[in-house]
Amino acid sequence: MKGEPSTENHRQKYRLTRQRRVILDELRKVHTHPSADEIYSMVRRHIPRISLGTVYRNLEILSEQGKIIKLSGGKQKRFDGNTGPHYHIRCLACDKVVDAPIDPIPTLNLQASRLAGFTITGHHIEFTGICPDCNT
Amino acid sequence: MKGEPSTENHRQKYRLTRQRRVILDELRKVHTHPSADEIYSMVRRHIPRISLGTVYRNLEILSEQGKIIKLSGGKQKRFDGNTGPHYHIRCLACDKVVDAPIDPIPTLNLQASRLAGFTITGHHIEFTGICPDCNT
DNA sequence: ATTCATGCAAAGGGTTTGCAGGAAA
DNA sequence: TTTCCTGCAAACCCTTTGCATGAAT
Repeated sequence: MKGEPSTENHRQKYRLTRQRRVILDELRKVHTHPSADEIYSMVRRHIPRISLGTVYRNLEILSEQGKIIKLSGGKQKRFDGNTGPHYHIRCLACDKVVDAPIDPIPTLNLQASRLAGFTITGHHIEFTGICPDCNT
Repeated sequence: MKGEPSTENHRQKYRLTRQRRVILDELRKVHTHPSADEIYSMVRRHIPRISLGTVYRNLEILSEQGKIIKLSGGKQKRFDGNTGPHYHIRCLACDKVVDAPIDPIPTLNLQASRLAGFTITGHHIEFTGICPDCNT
């Protein structure tokens, strides 16, 4: 995961393969924040011979390109095709992730950078709770 | 077949072993949000024959008891002996975690629960950025 | 033709677990 | 004595990677 340091036009680094395109398409049409193996299943309906390694490699590349978001909450990573600013709620019982119904708070980054010494590039809020399905 | 008085105190479930006590003590005296293997090193200075498995088991129990917080950001989990409400900043370059210098926002949980259907139990904010050490 | 990506399978690495002996209560 | 805990090591599981082949440009 290295950047391109030069000022010239960077060579084309990424190709648009069928595998990469289908992975991105599938991710964009669901709102379920699937894990890599769930994406593997989804994509295999279109490309039965795709390998799990290819799925992982493409998820890495797509998130490097900023086309998807990688969520590192539980034991498996989850992925989100919605790259607009928004927050999440995670169910403590079943690990499901849904979008949180609150507006982004753009002022937070500035506040955090004030005395931290860090260069702040972003933030994410994750709520925890119990989802309707688990809330028997 | 002695009767079990249903109103009695439930049996003691957790013992205070030396290993558990030292792990908690070590975690409370640093502000570095160490990973399990870092805690393993810290604790081995006091209990050289402790095993890494014991460290993992106790970290799990302590976080179940609410005595420590488990942070699930990067590829390794990190642990925090400060259970008061506060947020974190994570360095994208070295994965270091420090406390964020902003006040907790207690109203967030209510906002999030309004139309989510979830029972919201808490939230956490993680800022991302580059720490002073990595910001050469 | 060049260079990047794929499929397959094996390796990696953090975390969990089975077991027999040990120690809190 | 009872029940929980420990150390050790193996198992687990998600993820990454090496290699030869295949495909995008």
